[in-house]
Amino acid sequence: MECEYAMTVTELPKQFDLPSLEEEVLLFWKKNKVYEKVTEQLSGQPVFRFLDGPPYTTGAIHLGTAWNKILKDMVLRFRRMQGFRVLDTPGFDMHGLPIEVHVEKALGIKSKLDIESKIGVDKFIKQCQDFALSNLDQMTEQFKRTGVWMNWNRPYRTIDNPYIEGTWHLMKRASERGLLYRGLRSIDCCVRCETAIAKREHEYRTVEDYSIWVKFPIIGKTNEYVVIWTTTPWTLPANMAVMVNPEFEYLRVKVDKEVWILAKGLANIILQGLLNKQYEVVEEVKGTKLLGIRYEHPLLDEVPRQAKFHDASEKVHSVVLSEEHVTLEQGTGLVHMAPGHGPQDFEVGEREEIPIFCPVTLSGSFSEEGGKYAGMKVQDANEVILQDLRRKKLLVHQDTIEHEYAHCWRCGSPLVYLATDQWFLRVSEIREEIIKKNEDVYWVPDWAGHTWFRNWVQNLRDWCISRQRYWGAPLPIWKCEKCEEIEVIGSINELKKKSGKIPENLHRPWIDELSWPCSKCKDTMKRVSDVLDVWLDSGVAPWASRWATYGTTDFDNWETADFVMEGKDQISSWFNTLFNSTMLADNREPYKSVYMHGFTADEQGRPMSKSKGIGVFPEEVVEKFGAETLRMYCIKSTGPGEDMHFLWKDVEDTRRSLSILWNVYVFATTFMKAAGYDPQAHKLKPQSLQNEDRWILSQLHLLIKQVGERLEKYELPFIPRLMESFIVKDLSRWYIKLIRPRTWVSSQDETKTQAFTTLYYVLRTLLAVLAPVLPFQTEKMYKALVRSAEPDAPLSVHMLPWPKVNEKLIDPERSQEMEWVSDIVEATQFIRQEEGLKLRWPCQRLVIVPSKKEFQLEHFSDVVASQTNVKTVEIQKKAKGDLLKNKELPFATIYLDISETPEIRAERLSRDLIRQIQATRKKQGLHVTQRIKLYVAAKSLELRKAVEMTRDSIASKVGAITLEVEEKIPTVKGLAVGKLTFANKEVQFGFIVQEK
RNA sequence: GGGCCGGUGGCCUAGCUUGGUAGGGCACUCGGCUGAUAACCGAGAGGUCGCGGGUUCGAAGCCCGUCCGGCCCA
Repeated sequence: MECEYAMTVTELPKQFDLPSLEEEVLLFWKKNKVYEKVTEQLSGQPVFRFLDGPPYTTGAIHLGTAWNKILKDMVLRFRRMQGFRVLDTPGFDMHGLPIEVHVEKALGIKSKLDIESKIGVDKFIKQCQDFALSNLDQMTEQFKRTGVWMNWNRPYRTIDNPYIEGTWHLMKRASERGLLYRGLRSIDCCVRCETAIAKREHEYRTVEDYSIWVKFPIIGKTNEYVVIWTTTPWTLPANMAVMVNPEFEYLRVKVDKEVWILAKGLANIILQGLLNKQYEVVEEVKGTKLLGIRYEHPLLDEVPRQAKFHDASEKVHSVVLSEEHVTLEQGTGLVHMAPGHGPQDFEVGEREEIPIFCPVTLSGSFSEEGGKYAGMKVQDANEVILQDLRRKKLLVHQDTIEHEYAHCWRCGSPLVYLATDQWFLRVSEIREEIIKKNEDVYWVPDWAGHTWFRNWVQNLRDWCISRQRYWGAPLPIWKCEKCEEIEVIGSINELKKKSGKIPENLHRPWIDELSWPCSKCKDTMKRVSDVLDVWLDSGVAPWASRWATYGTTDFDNWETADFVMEGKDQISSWFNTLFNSTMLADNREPYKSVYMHGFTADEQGRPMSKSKGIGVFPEEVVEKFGAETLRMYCIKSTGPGEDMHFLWKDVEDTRRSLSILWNVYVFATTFMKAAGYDPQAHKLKPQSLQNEDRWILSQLHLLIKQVGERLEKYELPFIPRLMESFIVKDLSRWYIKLIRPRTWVSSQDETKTQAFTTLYYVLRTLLAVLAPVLPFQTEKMYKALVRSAEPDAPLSVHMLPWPKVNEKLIDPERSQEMEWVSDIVEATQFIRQEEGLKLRWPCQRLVIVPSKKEFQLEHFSDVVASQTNVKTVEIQKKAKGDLLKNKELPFATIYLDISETPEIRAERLSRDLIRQIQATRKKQGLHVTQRIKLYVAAKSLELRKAVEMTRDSIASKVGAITLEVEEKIPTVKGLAVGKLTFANKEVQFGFIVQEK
């Protein structure tokens, strides 16, 4: 049956259970396709280009990931409300070693050899893909649960063919511009994973290692040696020189029958402390004097290749100078240098034109060039080498040392440094251009971009983009097996033209099968078997993601992102690889605005770490406090660029303030419904409203204004702080307190409807303001408050436009006056407390003596009266009268008249009595609308008289239809009784419910 | 070794750009309120603004140095 009554609001339930409320709202969104409708509503609108930094699909999301997406979601929701068609394609980073390692573990295999021979690359890739995809699903569900609205149906995935094509696009562009090259580089390698490991993937562990001192015989001298120290015996076969610091003093010392050369600052420690040997200083020389001394390689017989090097260059097996890499912290002051096995050695080697010799393969075994050690794993060779040195009497001393050493972050194997063939992007060439373009990028916080990122770019080196693995975008480079001719492929079409066919899946091993005749020598072009660095995957997102967003692989037409947001680790990663990629490809910057947030730290302030098991799971917070609390907490708790210090206590506090918000809406819906208030029947006319109503409107529009300003500047954490202050301070603590008497069911106040109309307007508008931060609660409240009363209102709160600021309603003078009022009320309460006068007890008058010219009380003197509970408020130049207690304020001094007349005394009693009766009513479970028959009794005649004086007021306030005042409470069946003490005398009361 | 950030009462933090009585929240003590109510409000106490210099009439803020913590790089 159609309801013909006026429309009104629906009462919200009193209990505040966020998790179940959220489930309900999620269901509502799903059933009604709300996200889809909102998106549809915005088609044809101006675009807001957001680019999502893809999280890695290695498992469940952690708190930092949730924080990141929540912040993003808030911005996107704002932009949608502002009328932008938001590009909200989420991304997932799905290639890379961590997934390979996981699959290897699952398959119970340990090396690349196992992948190729036992499992088969095709099966291995399939497993990687399945694993990544199932993680993607899980993460998507988690993001959805936190209320993040993105286009989850069409995320960009780095493993899709068109996306891989996007990486090729960059390679082609870079190669065309001469920014791609092949080079020999000393790379940190995991010999277990058989691949280069980036610096950021290093995990330092304290390990026990060799600590050996070795002497190299100096050529042309008898029994004279340079003494070096190392922790890696296996690098000695590749020794090419010895470094000394030109600034240090060195000693030639006589030990036994030999002469040793070592640093002055370390000689005694080594000779006496370590070896317990007598020695005699023969000569003291500066480091520079040692330059050019040639020595015989200690393993010359074992590694024949070294003889050729020795003969080829004077520099080989000689002392060279290095200020930066030789210290006196440990060792001998003479540093063993193997350019094939160390980045610093490599650097000096290149500078000194010493050949880079690396007799070790990626699998960690010595190659044929390793001579005697060929075929041995480096770890196994250590002992053999030590034995050889001992036999040749070149080992001075052997010990062990505990030190930090880099390990593979996933499998934990110690890393080795090897000079290997790799592919590079010549980023160093575009460095200055990046710095220049970055100046126009808007960063929050500013220092993230214009100090930190700038400094980072300043030191940019060429980007090594090749990896000797399987699960990655294949390097689109084909090489002639014979003449080494190179071809870089930039698209699937190009590849098709060359090879005549395209595999269904562009990954290895299928892509490896494509070949064609070399254009130069007609031999076979085969793909370089490497895959690309995963950071290149995400770096090409500006265009590669277009396939997910627009279904196009037109990679030339990408647009600069309006906004990106990631954590501070991305300064050296995504923020950087994006910039590198777009500059390499098109010489353009990738983004206009960036927001950078920090890391998450636990209760103790330790950085959360999955591998160390330190951390809080977002789902745990969601279960206990709701996603809404998590959102609010995440956004407001931490300033831009700073680390979040997660504290459960603070999460709890956040929930508390959300429950205040909830209570406001419960209050409003309860009383509007009770009054049958129909918002559609009452238009808001600000001019005719009460002063307090106009004040809250002013505060509301100030809020809208400030939130809008903060948003435009991406000063995100300040936004919920503004909201909270409005909700708790202005709305709940003040405005609702003020209007409460006007809204009572029994209130006949003619301004009651005005109060509701104002409140309704404020709450309705506030819902839109809060929606981006609190999408769940606001949806539920919108349904109860707005949708029930306005059937034509949009289906969802998220379909509302962002509220327009009405500057006319913002009234700074009124705001200022209200602040004075609130100070006066506080000060009065202070006096009352001092004098033992409950606020419930009325006082005769309050005198305000202004001390500041600007002070005025034009609008709110009745507010002062009601909130201080005084009969009159007077503003005077000087306070006159007895029994005045004062307190000084910065703008005025206030005086409270604390005298007690019989009338006031009677009122005070009545107030106490009413309060007790109400409490008893409540305890009895009476509803507001139930009426009672009331009996009040006191032995004191004076008190009975006092009750009589205020009987009407008492009766109406407690809903009594009869009130009898006696000496004793009569005996009545079912009487609920209570009592109180007033002025040391007892007053009793009792009541029974009046049945209808 | 270099770069960046942070260091404010017992705890979490605002303020720092553009110097002038250090603000809020939690906890604590006392009090109040009670038709939003297993909620709420007020008052009180509590601060060498990491430390040391400098600039200034005046420094949490600006400059220099230093210590501690975090991150990144080498």
